[in-house]
Amino acid sequence: MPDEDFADVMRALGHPVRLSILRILAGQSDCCCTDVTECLPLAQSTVSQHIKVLLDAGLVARSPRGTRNCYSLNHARLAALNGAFSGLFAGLSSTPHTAAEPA
Amino acid sequence: MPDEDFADVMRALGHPVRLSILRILAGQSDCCCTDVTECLPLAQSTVSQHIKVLLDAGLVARSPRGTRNCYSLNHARLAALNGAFSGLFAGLSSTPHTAAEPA
DNA sequence: GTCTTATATCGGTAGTTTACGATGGATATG
DNA sequence: CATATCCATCGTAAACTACCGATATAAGAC
Repeated sequence: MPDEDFADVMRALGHPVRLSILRILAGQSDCCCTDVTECLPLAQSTVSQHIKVLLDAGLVARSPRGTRNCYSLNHARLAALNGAFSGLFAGLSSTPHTAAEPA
Repeated sequence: MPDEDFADVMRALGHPVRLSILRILAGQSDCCCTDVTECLPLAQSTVSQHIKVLLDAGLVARSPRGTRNCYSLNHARLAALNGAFSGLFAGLSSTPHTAAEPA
């Protein structure tokens, strides 16, 4: 994953409300925007915008169902992100070309 | 780690330049602000501000050495973050719809 | 004491984010 | 058709972010 994309996803995760939304979506299966809004002290338009950020980052998926839109976690994307995250840390931890810190 | 703190760290990671700075610090041992600036197409003041963001997030540490400040990765913090990250995904994955909630 | 180097911080500008209420376009239901 | 629900989007204001040049401070060097 390119740094730009990775940074975009990090920024999408960089707001407590969006973390809450992810947990709400993980806990309920057929979850629409109104359902999420009822769990949060925010206006519907604000929640809709937060969901859009998560959509743009690819972290959640939308499936229109009748008059409402159901949202769900994109588990494949989450797994890929977890891998990219581990990869970043691996890159930061190795790179022993400086031969570690000798006292 | 509280959501607020976690979100702060995510936001600190949410800029390509700061990812670059982390990699630069991983690759050089006694690395001061000027060293980092020479690796990037940015003004010294800008780099200093990015480093401050990483400092505030606890991702890097500062050690004054003579007339310069040497920066290094905070590996303990990175490990803790990696744990928090895995924990988040565990929480998101392990609640498909197991109905652990009382109605 | 003076000069140099290193760097944090100030001041400013431009762009982005967050939040809200209001609106309009869907999709049912009566 | 009329009505209600759902929800993305618009318009807006406040707050934040990114970047720069300029500056002030602090530590060494001379």
